[in-house]
Amino acid sequence: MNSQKTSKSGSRAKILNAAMNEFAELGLAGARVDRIARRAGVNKAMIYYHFASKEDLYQKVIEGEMERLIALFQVQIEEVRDTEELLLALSENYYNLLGADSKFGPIAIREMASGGKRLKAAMVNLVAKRGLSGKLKRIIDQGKRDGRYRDIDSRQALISFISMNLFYLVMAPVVNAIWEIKDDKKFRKERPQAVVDLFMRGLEAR
Amino acid sequence: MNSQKTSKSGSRAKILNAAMNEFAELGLAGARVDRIARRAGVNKAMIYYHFASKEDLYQKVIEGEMERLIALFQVQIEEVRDTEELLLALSENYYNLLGADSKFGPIAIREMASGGKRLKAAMVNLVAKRGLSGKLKRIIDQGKRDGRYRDIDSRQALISFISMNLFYLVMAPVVNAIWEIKDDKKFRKERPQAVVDLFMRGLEAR
DNA sequence: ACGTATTATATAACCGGTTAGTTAAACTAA
DNA sequence: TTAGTTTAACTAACCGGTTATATAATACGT
Repeated sequence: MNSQKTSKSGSRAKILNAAMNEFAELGLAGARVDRIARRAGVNKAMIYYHFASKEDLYQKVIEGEMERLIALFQVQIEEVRDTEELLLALSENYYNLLGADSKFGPIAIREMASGGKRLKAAMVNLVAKRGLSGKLKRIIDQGKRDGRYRDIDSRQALISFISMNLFYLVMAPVVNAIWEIKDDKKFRKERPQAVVDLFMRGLEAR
Repeated sequence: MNSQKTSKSGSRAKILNAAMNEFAELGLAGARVDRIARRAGVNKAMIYYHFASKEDLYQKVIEGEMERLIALFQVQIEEVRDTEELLLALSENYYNLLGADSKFGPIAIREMASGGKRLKAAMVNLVAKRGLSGKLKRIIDQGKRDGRYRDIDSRQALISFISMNLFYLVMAPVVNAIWEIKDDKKFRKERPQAVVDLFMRGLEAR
């Protein structure tokens, strides 16, 4: 399916990279094609040589990054191990892959604000069909059957877990200001453990 | 401070309302002043009569809605009652005020993606200085001292609580697709209880 | 009450910079 | 040659903001 990923001088890759930065900073509507060209060190016409339109370029950026991230999570999730350890590894992955200087974070967030159609399409293909989402759910359901976990809706629980991980990444600036979190580096580093801790305790039967 | 909120024919209010819809759907960069005017049923120059610029209009929309929402939450949070009951009421408020057809949700999300400077400024004034954020933290800290709650970082816990409530509102379309949630109305209605349940259990000492 | 000045509200037409997208010609390596 | 790349110059539409002008409401001196 994906054919021409490399042009002779790598201009396509340079464009994709510059575009990701531009879209991350300014969104689809705020991004300027001329500026993407300048950032890529490429003539603007090159963008229309490699991509059909600004919108097309935008979609290609999303697809590419999504594929990359999901592949990374898949590696994590497929290693069999203790549940708590797995959750902690996933939680830390969220922060490593989407925190701070991630370019994809802002893009994904804006997509959500616009209804999330593009992300949804990519997600359903990449996540659901690879069984990524199911695997976590099965772990929780198994724990329920074993009597280790309470009888809760495992989808609600899973969404709570993902929420706790991702939301702070998004809200960090506001949250830090409100609760006067000065050393957010430390706070961020402690967060995966805090999340897994609260989650596991909330899940477990007494 | 707030003077001229009503023009005789209400054109200012009509503009603010139309602008909120436009900004919610398309963001600041994607919004078109001409279209806001058309949606408000008003001549474009009227927008520049009431507001200094598109950017100024955007800020006024945010400030107005923020004030409204925070006032509503303050009423909730100041009623003294059982902690679990309070959390449940807050959780339900999130869904009522920011779910589904809320226009402010998408605006706030996009703000976050752009660094959150505008929201941060408004938040710090409206939330922190009214002591809203502190009140919840104090409740948890008190519980810790009483030995009812575990010795956890109350800020981490609070952020987790807010995360669980707000994130699904944002991610609903994608999440529903991945976990094949067909009746998201029901799922959404059950969410506050699921969130409070997981949170309280995760908090409590054994 | 009355005429008039002042202010608030409203509109149509316009302006100039910006922006996505195009074109035609040129370069380059096999 | 020739197919894939690259460029400068171009264009048509768009868009935030302005201007000139008109009308309705209010204030005010008499």
